[in-house]
Amino acid sequence: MTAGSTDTSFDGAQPRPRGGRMPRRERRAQLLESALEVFVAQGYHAAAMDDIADRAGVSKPVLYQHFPGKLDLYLALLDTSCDLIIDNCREALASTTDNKDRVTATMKVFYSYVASEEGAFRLVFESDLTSEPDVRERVDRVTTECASMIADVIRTDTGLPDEASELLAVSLVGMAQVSARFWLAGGGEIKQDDAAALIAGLAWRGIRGYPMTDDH
Amino acid sequence: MTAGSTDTSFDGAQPRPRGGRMPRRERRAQLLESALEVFVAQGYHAAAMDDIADRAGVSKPVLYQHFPGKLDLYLALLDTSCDLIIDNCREALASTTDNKDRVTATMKVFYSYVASEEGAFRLVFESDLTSEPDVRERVDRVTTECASMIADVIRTDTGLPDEASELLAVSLVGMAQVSARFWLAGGGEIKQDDAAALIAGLAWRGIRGYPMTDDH
DNA sequence: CTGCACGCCGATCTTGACCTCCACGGTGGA
DNA sequence: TCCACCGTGGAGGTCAAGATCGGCGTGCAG
Repeated sequence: MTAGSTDTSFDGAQPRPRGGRMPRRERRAQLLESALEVFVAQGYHAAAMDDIADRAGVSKPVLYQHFPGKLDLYLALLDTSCDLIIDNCREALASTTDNKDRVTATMKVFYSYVASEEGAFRLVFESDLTSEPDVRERVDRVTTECASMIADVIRTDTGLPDEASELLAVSLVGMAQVSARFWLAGGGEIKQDDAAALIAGLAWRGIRGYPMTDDH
Repeated sequence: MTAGSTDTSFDGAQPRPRGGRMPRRERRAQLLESALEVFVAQGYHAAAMDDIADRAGVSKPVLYQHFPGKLDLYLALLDTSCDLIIDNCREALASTTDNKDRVTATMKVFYSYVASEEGAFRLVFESDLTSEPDVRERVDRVTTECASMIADVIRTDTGLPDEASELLAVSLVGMAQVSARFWLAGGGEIKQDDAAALIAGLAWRGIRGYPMTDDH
């Protein structure tokens, strides 16, 4: 039992060369990148600060010279990821005025986000720190904000009550989230754009038939 | 700072009277019930074995005389909850041959499950132990199994390829999961049956338009 | 050449949670 | 009424992981 990190039978990522020193700003960026990789691969609890430090090729004190604690580090990454998907969703909704295209564009955005190399979406959709209120608030905010923006469109174009519009919008977001995650886990039997288009079709067929649809 | 249990500013559940002894089978059931309450309220990591024992009105050794460890206890509860929703889903799908009714019945089942007093759905949909493979496997299995049963219906009635059917089915499951959770968090502004019916309508409108629908 | 500042590392402390050992009290039989 | 028995309870061990302190090497100003 030497200094070997937790033998999780994973350890697919060997540490960096542990070479020389580095400007402070650059080191911080590298630490963030390493932390993201470790958190994504192992989750919050299973990820040890030692793992992150090793992954970055530095020792633990250096990590604590850049971030006050584990939670702060996690929240920094989580905020980045949450802001990214919310902004992308907003842009997709604003990219057109045709609702069918809106659905398609938004669905594509979700699939792109989930398929992005870094896997940052796991921090949001598969977080294992939901008992922490700070985390819970941010995770919920992703679904809530996205749904709220979608609900505005639904309410405007259908005249449905607020609560119903919100619930429908949350359903569409849930459809995107869950299907995209399982599409990714499935191993790419369907091309990303085809999958997004398929689910966008499902969503659009579902939502278009509601009262006062004057889209054409 | 005496022996007070973790001051989580929660502690909404006072322990049981700590009274006399009890038949073994009954004690076990009570321990499971107490453990479920604590896990649901605090999550796996934040829940301490002391909390569960206190909640049941017994001391820690008794808890260990009934369950080998914390993880086993959690998995027992998780299995019960997973089996329940999968079985309910299967029954709902088999309850009729009309696909529109199938969608409605299945959606109602999801909402009933989420709305059930015990809150056991949190073990499945909001678990904070997804880094554990045993847990991950069970949680994923809920979505996968439900989706698989739904996909059979879709494939049979539409002639879509397997992968597309699975993805569509997963989308419907995700819609149900996420919308039901946020409906519950919303605080009952919409009645349960109305919410389920609304989302069932969305799902049915979405899915009914696919090729080779010979339902009438 | 020498002193200094800076970033880095090995080794350590502490906390907290899971998991067992010595005393107590109620129960059935002689 | 006395005694053996068994389940209960509080106090403690162990260990992993987050968080930290004295020393080292390098490069530069004087």
